[in-house]
Amino acid sequence: MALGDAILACLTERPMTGYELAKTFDSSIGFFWKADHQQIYRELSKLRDRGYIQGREVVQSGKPNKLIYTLTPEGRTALRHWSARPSTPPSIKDDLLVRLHALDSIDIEPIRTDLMDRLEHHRDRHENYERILKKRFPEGTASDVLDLGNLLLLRLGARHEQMVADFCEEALEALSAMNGKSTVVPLDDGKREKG
Amino acid sequence: MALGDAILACLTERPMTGYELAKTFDSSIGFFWKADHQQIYRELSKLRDRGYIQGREVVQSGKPNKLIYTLTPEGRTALRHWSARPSTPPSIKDDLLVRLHALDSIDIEPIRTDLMDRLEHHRDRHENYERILKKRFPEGTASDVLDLGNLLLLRLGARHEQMVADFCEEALEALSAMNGKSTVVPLDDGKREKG
DNA sequence: CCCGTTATTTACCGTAACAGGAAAAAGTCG
DNA sequence: CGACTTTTTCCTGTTACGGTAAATAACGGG
Repeated sequence: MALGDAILACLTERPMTGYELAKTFDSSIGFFWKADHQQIYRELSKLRDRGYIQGREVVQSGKPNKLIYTLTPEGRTALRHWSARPSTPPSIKDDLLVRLHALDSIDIEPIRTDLMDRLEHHRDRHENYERILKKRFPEGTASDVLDLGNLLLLRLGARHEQMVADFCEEALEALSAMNGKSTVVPLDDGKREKG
Repeated sequence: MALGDAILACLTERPMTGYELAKTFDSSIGFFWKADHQQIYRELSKLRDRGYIQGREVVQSGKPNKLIYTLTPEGRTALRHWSARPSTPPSIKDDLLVRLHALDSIDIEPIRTDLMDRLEHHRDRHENYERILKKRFPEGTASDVLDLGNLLLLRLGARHEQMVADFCEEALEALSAMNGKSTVVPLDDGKREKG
C-alpha cells in the first residue's frame, strides 16, 4: 500500500479532489512517483473504505460534482504508523541498465540515440528542479519542518537527475571511443513485425 | 515484460539454470533489479513458451535434475528488439521521499533512525561497488564492449549509492538543526494495534 | 538419528501496480 | 458545430510482488 500512503501524504497539505491529486501526481510529487488518474481514483475508494479519508461532495453547476477528500484522524495515524516503519530501499530498475549488462549482444546505435534522449530528459528535469529550488528556497534554507522536507526532496531530485545525466554523457563518450568494436550485425528483420 | 528481458540479458553471458539466475538476481544484476526465485521460474516458463529460451535437462544424482536454459536465436532477436526500443525513465519511488513530503505530519524520531539505517545500507553498497570496480577494472578502462557495459553499470551504481548516502547524512544534519520545531506529538496509540 | 542447510524446481494464494480504452456530464472557447 | 476542460467511474488486461509450501536427496552438526 505505497501509493495509498503517498496519497495520504499529499492530503496532509490540504484537502483535494481526485482530479487535483492526479494533477499533483503529475507535477510535484509526480517527479518521483507516477500514477494515472484511474489508479488514483481506485486508491481513493480503498482509502475511503478503510476510513482513512472522507469525501465531501461539492455540487457544481456546469461541471460534474466534485468530491473533496479530507484526511480523517484515522488516516493521519495510519500515515504516521506507516511512516514509523523502516523504509524499503528501492531498486533502480532502469531498462538502460539491463541493456548495458548485455551490451555486447545488442545493437549500439539504438542505445546511443536512447542515451541521447535520456540525457536531454534528465537535463530538463534537473533544470526544472533547480528552477523550483531557486524560486522556493533562494537562501537554500528552510524555516519550518514542512519546508525542510520539500527542500531536501528537491535537492535529492536535482542531484539524482544531474547524476544520471552525467552518466548518459559519459556512456556516450565511452561508446564513441569503443566505436567499431561491436560484434553484432544490425537488425533488419523487425521491420515487418508488429507494424 | 521487463523482468523477462532482464533474464534474457543474463542468459547472453552464459546458459544458466533458474537456480543460478535467482542467485545472479541476488548479486550482480540484482543490485538494481530484484526478483525472487518464484518470479524467476514463472518468467522462465513464459520465455520457454514463447520459444525465447530452451531448457536442457541435466540428470543429477543426489540433487534434483536441473534445467539449463539457453537463449534461442528467437530469444536473441527478441532481446535486441526490446533493446532497440527507447527506454522508459523510471521513477525513484522511495518511501523515504513520500515521508519527507509530509515531514510536518509524521514523527521525526523514526525517520531519523530510518535515515541512519539507510545511510549505513547505502554506504555498504557503495563500498561493495567500489570493491568490485577496483578488482575488475583496476585501470578504470574496459577492453571490449561487454566489459564496457559492466564498467558503466558499476560506476553508476557506485555513484548512486554515494549520492543517496550523502543525502541521508545531510538530511540527518538538517533534522538535528531543526530540532524541537516539530508540532507533532509522538504516537502512542499504536502499541495495541496489530501486535 | 533428527535437524538444518544446500541444491533445484514447482505449485498455489493473494494483492498491488501498470497500461490502456471508454464513457458519462455540462460547461467554455473558437 | 466540434474540441477541450473538469470530474468521476468502469472495464479488461498484464506485470510484478509477496508468502507459504511441497517435492527430492545429499551432506554436515549436535
